[in-house]
Amino acid sequence: MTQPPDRPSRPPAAKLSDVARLAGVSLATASKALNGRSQVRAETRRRVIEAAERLAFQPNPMARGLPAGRTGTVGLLTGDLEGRFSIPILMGAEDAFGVGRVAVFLCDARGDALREQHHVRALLGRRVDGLIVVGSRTDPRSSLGRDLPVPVVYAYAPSTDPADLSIVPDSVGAGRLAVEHLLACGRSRIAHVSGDPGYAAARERAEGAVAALSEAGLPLVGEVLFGSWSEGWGRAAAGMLLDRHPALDAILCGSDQIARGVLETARERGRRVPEDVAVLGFDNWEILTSGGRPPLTSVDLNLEQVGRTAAQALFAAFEGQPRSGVETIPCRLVIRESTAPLS
Amino acid sequence: MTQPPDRPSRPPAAKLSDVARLAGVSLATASKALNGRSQVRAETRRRVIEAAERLAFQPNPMARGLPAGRTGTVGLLTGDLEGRFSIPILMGAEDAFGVGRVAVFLCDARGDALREQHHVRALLGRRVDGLIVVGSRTDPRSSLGRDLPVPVVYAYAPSTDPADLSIVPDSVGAGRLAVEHLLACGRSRIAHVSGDPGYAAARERAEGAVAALSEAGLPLVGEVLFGSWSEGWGRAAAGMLLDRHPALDAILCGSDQIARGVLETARERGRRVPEDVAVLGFDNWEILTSGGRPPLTSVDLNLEQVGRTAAQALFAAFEGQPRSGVETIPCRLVIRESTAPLS
DNA sequence: AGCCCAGCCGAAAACGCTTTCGGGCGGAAG
DNA sequence: CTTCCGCCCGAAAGCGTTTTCGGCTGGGCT
Repeated sequence: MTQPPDRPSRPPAAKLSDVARLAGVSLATASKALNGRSQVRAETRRRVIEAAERLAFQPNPMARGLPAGRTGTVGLLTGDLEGRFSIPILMGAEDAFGVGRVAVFLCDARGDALREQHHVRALLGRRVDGLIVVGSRTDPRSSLGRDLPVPVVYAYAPSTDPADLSIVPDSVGAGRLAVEHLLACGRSRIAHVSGDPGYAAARERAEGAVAALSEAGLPLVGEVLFGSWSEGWGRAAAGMLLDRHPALDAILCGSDQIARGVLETARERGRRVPEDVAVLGFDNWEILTSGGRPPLTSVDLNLEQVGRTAAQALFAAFEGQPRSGVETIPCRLVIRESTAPLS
Repeated sequence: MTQPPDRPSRPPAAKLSDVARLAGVSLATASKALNGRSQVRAETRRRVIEAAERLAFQPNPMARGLPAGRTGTVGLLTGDLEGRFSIPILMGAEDAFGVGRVAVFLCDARGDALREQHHVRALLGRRVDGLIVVGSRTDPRSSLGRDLPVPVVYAYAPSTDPADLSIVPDSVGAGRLAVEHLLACGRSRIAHVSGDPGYAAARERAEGAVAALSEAGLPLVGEVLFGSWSEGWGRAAAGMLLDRHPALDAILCGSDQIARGVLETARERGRRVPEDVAVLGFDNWEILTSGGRPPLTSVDLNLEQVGRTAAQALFAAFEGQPRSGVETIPCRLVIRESTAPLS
C-alpha cells in the first residue's frame, strides 16, 4: 500500500471560504458577488472577485450543483461514432454550449437499443440537464419517451413522436439544390444514381431532385437508380447509364462514394468531366471529394449547424421554452471541379 | 414566464432517505448496505437493496462526490475530432471504462494550444478524476505539465516529457509488419511511397520497412518517396516508379489515400494488382480500402486497443500504480485483395 | 448471575456551495 | 431628535450522500 511517490502534494484547491476570508466578507456575500447577484455593493464585489482571482478559485461543481439541482452537464447519445455523421454534429453542439458553461458526456450506443437504454439510465443517474440523441441515418427512430425528467433533442435522425423536437438536414431541399445547380450549369439531361432505397436520405434526395426537374419542365433521364452506398455500385450504374443514355450531360449521385465510382467509370469511358458530363455528390466528405479526378462538387449537409441548433434548442428548453416537431436545416452546395457551366 | 405546459411533473427521483424509510433502517445503514460495506447483516442488506430497486433509486453523483472528493468522471481532450484517429481511440476508452462506472467528458481543442489550456482548466474545475489526451498525429507533443492534480495519459501522440505516460501505436513495427507480409508473398522488389516527411508516422513506418528489408538482405527499390498524404501524390509517385523501375513487384504506401492513388495509376498503366504488383496501405480506413480496385490490404493501427490501454492505465493510476514512459501497441495486418502470393 | 466482546445499527458531522431571512447602518423625512 | 426606509451584509438552513463513532443487543465465558 505505498503512496504514489513524489507527486508533490499541491495545496488543495481554494474553496469559497478561502476567498471570503481573503476578501474580508462572509461566505454568503462572496457567493453573491461571484454569481452576479444584485445585493452586493460594487466595491465589495470587486474585492471578492480580486480575491478569487488571486486564489485561482474555481467553484466545485458538485457542491454548486447540489442546492441548485442542476449539473451544467448534457449527455450526447450517438448511434455510430465511427460513422461520418455524428462527429460534425457533436462538434457543433460542443461549441454551441461553450467551454466551461456546459460539459458534454459522450456515449455511443453502437446502434444497440439495449445499450442505449443503459446509457440513458447512466446519464440520468448522473443528473444531466438534457440529452441530445444523434442518429446514424436520417430515418425516423423511436422516441426515448415523453416522461424523461430532462429535455431531449433529436439530431439528424428525427423522433417518430411529433411531441419531441428533432433537428434534421433538409434532404428534399438538398436534392433540389443539387438539381438547380446542374440546371444553372446548363445541363438538361440529368440522371440520378442513389444508394440503398431503404434509407430515407436516398428517397428524399431523389424526391427533391425530381421535383426541381419537373418544375423546370424537364424529365429525369431514366429512372432513379437505387442501389447501395458504394463506389462499386457507382461504377456499375454509371456504366449502365452511359450505355443506355449516351447523350446525358449530368449524373447526380446519392453520395460521394457513389460519385467517386461514377467519376471513375466516366473517365474510363473517355467522357470528360465536367465538359461532357457533370458529376455531383452528397455529404461533402472531404477525403472523397478532394481525391477525385476531378475534385468533386458536393452538397454539404451543414451538420455542424444541425449540432449547434440542437444545442440551442436544448438551452431554450432549459429556459422553459421547449419546442417540438421537426425542424430542418438547409444544405449548402460546395462547388469543385466536377461541375461547370456547359461551354 | 409561463411554466412549460403539460410535462406531467413526475415524482422527484428517490433519495437515499426514501430507501431507508421503506426498508425501515437509518440513512447510514442504507448507505452501507448499498455500498457493500461490511458492517451490515446480510438480511438487512437484502431488505435495503430490495427497497432501492423498488424505488429505482440512483444515488445523486453530486452528493456522493462531495464527501468522497471523486467524481467518477474523466476528461478526453482530443486534437482533431474530424480526423480519423481520435474516434476509435475514444471508443476504446469509452468501453474500457464501462457504462455507469465512469463517464467521459469530451473536449476538442481543434489543435489550438490556447483552447487546450482553456479546456484543461474547465475539466479540472469539474473535478475530473483523470485526463486522456489524444493527439492528431504521432509526433510528440508538449506535456500538460507535471503538477496537475490528476493523472494524465497521452494517447496516439506521446508527450515529450518521459515522466508522463504515453500509449502509441508501434509505427516502426507497422512498417516491419507490412514488409514481412510482402516478403511472405514472395515479393522482392519493393518500393515505398509515403506522405509528408514532417510526420513521425511517415518516417517511422519507412524506418521499420527498410529495417525489415535489410534483415532479409534486400534493398528498397529506389529511395523512399516522401510527399503528401493525398491520392494525387500516390498517382504521381506511382507513375514515376513504374517508369523508372518497371520490374518492381510491390509498392508499400504510407497511407490508404496514397495507396488509392497508386492503385489507380497501376491500373491505368495496365499493371494487374496483385498479380503483377502488390499494393499495401496503412490506417485501414474502411471507406478507402473497400472501394479500391481491388480492395486494399492495409495495416490497422489498433487504435481501439490504444484507447483501451490508455483507459486501463488511468485506472491503474487511480489505484496508486502510475506508470510512465512510452508504451507501444502492436499493429495488425488486414489482408484484402491487393496483396497475394506470387503465383 | 455478572462481564466482556463482537456484531449491528443509528445519530450526527462533514463535504462546499446557494439562498433565505433578519438585522445593522446610514441618510432623508417629519 | 426621532422615525422610517433601503441598502448591504452575515448567520444559518439546506442540498443528498458518506463516514465516524458511540451505543445497544445478545451470546459465550467465568
